[in-house]
Amino acid sequence: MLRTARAARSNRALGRLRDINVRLTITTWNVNSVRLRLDQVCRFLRDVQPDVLCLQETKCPEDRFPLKEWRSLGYEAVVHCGQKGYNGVAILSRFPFSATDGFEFCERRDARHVSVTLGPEAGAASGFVIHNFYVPAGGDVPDPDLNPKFAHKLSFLAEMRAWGDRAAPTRSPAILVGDLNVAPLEHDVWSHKQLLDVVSHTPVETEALETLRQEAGWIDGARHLRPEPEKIYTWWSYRAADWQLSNRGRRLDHIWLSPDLASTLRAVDVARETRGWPRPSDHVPVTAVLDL
DNA sequence: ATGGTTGTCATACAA
Repeated sequence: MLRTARAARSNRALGRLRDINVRLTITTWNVNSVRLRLDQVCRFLRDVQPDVLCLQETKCPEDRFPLKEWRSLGYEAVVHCGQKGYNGVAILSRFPFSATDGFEFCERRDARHVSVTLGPEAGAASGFVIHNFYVPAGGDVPDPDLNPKFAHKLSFLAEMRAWGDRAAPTRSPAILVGDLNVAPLEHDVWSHKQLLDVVSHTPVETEALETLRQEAGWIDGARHLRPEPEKIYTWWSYRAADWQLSNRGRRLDHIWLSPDLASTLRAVDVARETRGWPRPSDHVPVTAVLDL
């Protein structure tokens, strides 16, 4: 495995010298407990071998994060911002990081953001930034006056907007991924009409997310290649008797690109099959392929 | 209209 990673790096270095394309694949996945889902994550890494894997909801303290398993699969650069029982974001990479950073939102210590800067091995001359977000789910009642969790979600989105003005694709190339817990477009949910009053698809959330994305200049990777009215879902509730049959999904997991990366995007794949694996996460991996 | 499931931690709460 180690040899494979080293060979891949050397091929990419050669690619840069010869001025031919360098392929970068990046995956985002809300795993809903990394320890409970360790087998599934390793299976995915062996099958797909993304260069970078961004995880959300690790629900795992720092000292119990399974570093050895990632290393044995070729992911030697790892950052984990963990929290006991809740939240938690991590980035695993075949390429070294040249920097890591994490922001605090809403004056809480919640582990909901982590970022890294990849070096030139990853294909960009000066390296580029990857932001990994876990936006609060927001509870059940879509009213900030009645539901503090929904108020927290709206505050978090407002802070993301302010943060984006300063930090985002202005320092391009950059990628923002994560479980943003909002399905912004009509065809990001199984029924636009029936979900207008359901947290994740209410107008106040979808407008907030679209506004902050557009203001900061991010490209919605999945919709760049697969525009509406194609339905795209990345999450299916555990509560459905048969998730596949009812297919009441939502697109909550996103990959955003700085504008200079839009023309390099070759594919965005939703690994729906993992939802059918034993003991699945309710979210599935979303992978972007870029030819840099 | 209602309840449906999963995970963590300890039997309530977040998603």
